[in-house]
Amino acid sequence: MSKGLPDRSNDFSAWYTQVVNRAGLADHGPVKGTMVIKPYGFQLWENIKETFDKMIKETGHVNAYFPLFIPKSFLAKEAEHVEGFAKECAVVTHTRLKSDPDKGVVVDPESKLEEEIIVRPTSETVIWSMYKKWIQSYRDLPVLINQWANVVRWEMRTRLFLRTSEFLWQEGHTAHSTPEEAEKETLDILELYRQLAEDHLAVPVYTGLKTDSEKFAGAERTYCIEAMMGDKRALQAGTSHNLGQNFAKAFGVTFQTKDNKEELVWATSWGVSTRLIGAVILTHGDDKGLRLPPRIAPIQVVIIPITKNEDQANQLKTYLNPMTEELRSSGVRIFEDWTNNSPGFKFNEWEMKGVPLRMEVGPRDIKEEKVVLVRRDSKEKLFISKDSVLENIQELLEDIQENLLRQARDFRDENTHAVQDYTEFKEVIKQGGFVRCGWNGDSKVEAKIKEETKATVRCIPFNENPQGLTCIKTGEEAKHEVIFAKAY
RNA sequence: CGGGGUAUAGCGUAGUCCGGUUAACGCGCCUGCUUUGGGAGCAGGAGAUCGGGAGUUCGAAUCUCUCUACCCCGACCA
Repeated sequence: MSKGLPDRSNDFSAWYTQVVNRAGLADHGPVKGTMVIKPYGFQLWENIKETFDKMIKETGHVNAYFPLFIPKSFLAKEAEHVEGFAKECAVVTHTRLKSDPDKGVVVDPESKLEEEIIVRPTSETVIWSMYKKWIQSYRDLPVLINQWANVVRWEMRTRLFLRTSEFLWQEGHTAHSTPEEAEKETLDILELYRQLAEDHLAVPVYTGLKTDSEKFAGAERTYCIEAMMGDKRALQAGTSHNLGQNFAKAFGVTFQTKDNKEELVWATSWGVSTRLIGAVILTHGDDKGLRLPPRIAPIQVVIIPITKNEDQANQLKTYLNPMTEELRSSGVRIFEDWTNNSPGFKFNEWEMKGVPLRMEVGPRDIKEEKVVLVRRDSKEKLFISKDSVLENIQELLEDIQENLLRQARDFRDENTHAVQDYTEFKEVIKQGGFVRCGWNGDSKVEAKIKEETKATVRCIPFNENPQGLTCIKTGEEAKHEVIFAKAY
């Protein structure tokens, strides 16, 4: 194994793969496209999960759990939905194996199921089949349910965290009595996603509406958060869908209004997945590996003791103890690395793992009653008096969190361009980056641009201003100002 | 599904063309001693039926057939 990482600017993809591997985040599972999330990666997911779980509970949502298996017939009930997911479903056809003298085990043909079972690619259908039973009156609304679950989408080409055949996510499924309330819910959730991305993952996002060709299969409108990765490509980091009455219609979910009329229920669904971890890696990583935002980092401060012998080690422990006690009780996530590796090895190792702050303590520091703090984001080295360690660490963690967001935002803004014509458009897309420009609203034009440049409309941003803009491709008056980019 | 490729120790590879002792090397791993402020050193050690099956041969990692798995490129995608 070579010591350095592949050059980020040269081979971003190889760099990503190695960071995931060497930071100990995840590994490939035995079945193609599956992912084993290793403890360090899973702690990252748990921190993201806890953060968002708290946010949705504070806004009145509750968690529940629906089954992994869905009757095949359910998927056919919503025409667009089946169209969107049919090509990537894992299907259960049998329920038994039997031993075979030649092949070890074979599927027992006698156990063939009457109706095949689908492994959920998303849970709208099961959930709405249940909502039909649960919703009768306007008094039963709204239903604000979320679930943390795994889903399976049989993708052709996979990459750890960004696209795996099974992934973890949360999916919210809400039911409302009015279209206005459903729309508000869709947008409120999108705002929570923005906060999660920007305030916790330090990943700046554009918020906006998806075009028809990019929206969720079965939705009326899909809103999204879109981020720029370190190679200037776009990553869809979360989506929130206004499903209108489509699923209520498909599953016959109606309710009685106050004035005794029967109406179809209005629905939303929304999700973010383990892909967010991919977003963090691709946004903040550098040539030394991962850089984790302190708020979600499994370890916020790693302590590297430097000792020559056992006596010194004991002395060091005594010196460190009051500090680590104080840090722990203040909720700072610390880890002391007492392994026998050399300091240099440890520095590199923990930089790879993206720990925001490193604290070095050795004989020199004991003498001077100090510790050495080194920032992962800027490599800056600080000599801190032992009495003000907690205070300094808390401030530094805050500062690192902000700095990562600022750096990512600057990078995104520098690489978001306005262009004069289609030639320039193609040039920017080729170089990498976002293009903010006019579009006539025609999905055929969008498809043509995709064919010619591989760029797609990432979103119609909320703050669009199409006044005076012309369509980048046709020169007609622009219907929308949109963001184009090549996406993951 | 189309087109190309790979399979040798935990990982990365050499050896395969042109068959010939005990299958080699680096990293990692284990034991011991010495080390420790930017990827430590020395000594000893464990670990491989060369992807599976069949064939050719006195002899196969190496040649032939076959099966399987994985990787890369395209169409699909949170």
